[in-house]
Amino acid sequence: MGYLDELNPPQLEAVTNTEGPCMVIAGAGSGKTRVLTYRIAHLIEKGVDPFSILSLTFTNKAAKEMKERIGKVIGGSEARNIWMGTFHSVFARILRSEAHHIGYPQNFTIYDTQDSKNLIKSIVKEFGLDDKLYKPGIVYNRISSAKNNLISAQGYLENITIMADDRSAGRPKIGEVYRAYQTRCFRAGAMDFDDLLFKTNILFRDHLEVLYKYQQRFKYLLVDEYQDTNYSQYLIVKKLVSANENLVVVGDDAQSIYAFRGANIENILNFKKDYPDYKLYKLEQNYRSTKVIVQAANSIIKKNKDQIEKKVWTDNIEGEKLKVVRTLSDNEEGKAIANSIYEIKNNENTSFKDFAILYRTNAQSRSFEESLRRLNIPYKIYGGLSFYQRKEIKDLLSYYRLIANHNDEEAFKRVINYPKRGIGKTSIDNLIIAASQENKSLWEVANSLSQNTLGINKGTVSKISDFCTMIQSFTVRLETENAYDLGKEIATSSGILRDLYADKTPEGVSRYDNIQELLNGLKEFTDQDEGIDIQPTLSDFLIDVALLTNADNDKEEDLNKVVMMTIHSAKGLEFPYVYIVGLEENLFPSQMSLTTRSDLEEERRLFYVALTRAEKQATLSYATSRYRWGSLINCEPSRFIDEIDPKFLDQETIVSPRKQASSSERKSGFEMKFNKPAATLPNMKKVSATSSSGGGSDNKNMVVGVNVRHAKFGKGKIVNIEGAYPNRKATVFFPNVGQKQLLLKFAKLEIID
DNA sequence: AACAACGGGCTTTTT
DNA sequence: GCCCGTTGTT
Repeated sequence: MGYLDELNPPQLEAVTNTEGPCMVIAGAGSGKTRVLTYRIAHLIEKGVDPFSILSLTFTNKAAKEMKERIGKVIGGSEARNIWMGTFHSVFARILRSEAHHIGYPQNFTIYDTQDSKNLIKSIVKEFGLDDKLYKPGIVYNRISSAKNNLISAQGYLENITIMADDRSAGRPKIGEVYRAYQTRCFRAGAMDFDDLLFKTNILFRDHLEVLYKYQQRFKYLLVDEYQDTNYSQYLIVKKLVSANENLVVVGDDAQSIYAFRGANIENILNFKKDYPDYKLYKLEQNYRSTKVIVQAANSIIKKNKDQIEKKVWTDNIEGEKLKVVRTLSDNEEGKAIANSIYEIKNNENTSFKDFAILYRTNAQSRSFEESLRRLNIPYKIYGGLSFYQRKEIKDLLSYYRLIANHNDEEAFKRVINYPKRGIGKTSIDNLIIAASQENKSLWEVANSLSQNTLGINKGTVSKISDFCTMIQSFTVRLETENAYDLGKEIATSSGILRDLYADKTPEGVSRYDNIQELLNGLKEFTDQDEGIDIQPTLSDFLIDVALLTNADNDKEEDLNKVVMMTIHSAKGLEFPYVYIVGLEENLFPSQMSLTTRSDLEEERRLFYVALTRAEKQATLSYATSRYRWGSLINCEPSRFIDEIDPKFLDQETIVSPRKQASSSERKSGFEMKFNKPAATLPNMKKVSATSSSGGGSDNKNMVVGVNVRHAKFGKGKIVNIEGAYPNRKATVFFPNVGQKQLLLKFAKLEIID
């Protein structure tokens, strides 16, 4: 067991104490994955059957990588049999084989967020509710957080607090929409993401024999990223381990960044209540980053009140200080970062994959894309619209879904007239009305049209009937035929391939290619388990695909590129050079988070996660103006820059050229470097006391005509004041930079006589 | 029933 | 600035 020599004392403890409940609090970069993989390897070395180990991870990618690493320690064939995956994918599989217990078809559909929102939208319409008020996204979030707390539609309607909240928000009918939504999902044989966990809970609650079966099977349970689990997940875990309590949870409260989708930090804090004789291990030595990065990150996170005490430290070298880059616009920010990457790449022995640009929102990628392309730097954007959410892909998958599950309403609506087969909106509307009157699925209505044509004209009736016949003919072959062969034939017979092939615009060609790529993926999926007697079917593929994210399929040509992604998707990754960009108030921290302390603390943890991705060097950047919703707005540097202990910040700041150069700057994209005088450093504490208190420079003396000084813009004169406290806004003319609009509560203006 | 033109809303973050 | 959905036109 030579692998045990590679562990430090607390890691070793966490790996070898395999029996009973245990919690590992693992600081950023402290070898958490190593502990998990070695613990599993150790279990198997000790003779535990891989079949009885269940390991729950946060992403499919993490599961895949961990499996590979375990394979390297103990040999691949044993590692294959471990159940490892996300909560969603593991319990989707279990639900598939147990679906009959809770009245669902085995081939139930998994609705993605888009499907769910579409369904909510039609229900809101049918109820005659105001769709400005009942926006699908808002309703979806309400339903989602109810489900994550195991509140059913009935429970929702009976919950006084929730109903009062909805009423005061002017949306008293959400509970009714929730109930209709559940009914419709059930009728369609569909579960949304949250249902996969919710229904698992129902299954385990109402069918103890099923619960016992899985308790027997999974003798050892491991949960990664425990800080990001919600109540629903917590309860599944608790039920599963109650027989033998061989549970290890690994997490870091400082990296909890998913409270917005129901993650419950209490799960970590309450662990000792559920398992009083648990063992606790703290991994505090960071192996990833320089001292500067570790200590700078510590200096930020200590501003949070809610946290478990720990002391992350490192033996690594001191390292370079954090660079701060200020630019005049989002485009300049793109150029500055691209130039910096270009320079480092030329001067140091690095490759493109050593650089990551991390941002708060996906929409920020554009300016970096343009600048990197101009310098011929290869890059890859993660996130945004996932491959599986593209229109053409969803269209083809909808055929697969409908073939596997005729009642899938969203899939039906999507493909009944795609490609165009002359079934128009009025006919479809008639089907929908009939379905809701007779409490049937769209398929059931469409498939029995010959008896009652609902006023649809004869030609259209026969077209609908042809469509049903085609779907039916594929269904028959679903369980017997090779998934790839069948899938390819569907793409052809449905007319999708022909339709896309006919489109010779660049977008059309790319859509055609995407379909081919999906088919390649299907081929790979079909061949993966060759030699094993169970042949994967198209419905198996659907489950996989529904829960796959774009981060899960890296292609070889993407391996050496600069990486761009949101901080959320960067969790668990590491890069030698990290650029955290768009560090501006209202962007990062997001303006949605500014109302409550706990939301702001989550943003701060997000910043902590971002910074701790860096191994060698971290660069922070912000722009003083950027385009948002199509118009130019002024931005203030993020409070998070101020919060870093200034001794970790580089005095040198890169600034883009001033506005006057705008005609020539487009071509050259040059940057100037200079040493900023200390008095105007963004991290100066002297004038920044306002950032958290909110009182700030918003005082009565700020009136038109007063001369002021701004930390970045220098001297200026107030030319206008508008708005009411606390959102009073000043228009200030700065001789050096021109006219600026500033919110007084953020601007830190200083009056000069 | 199919297509082109216009307008509104949007930005958190993801399984 | 962009994407989506709705409206109006043939």
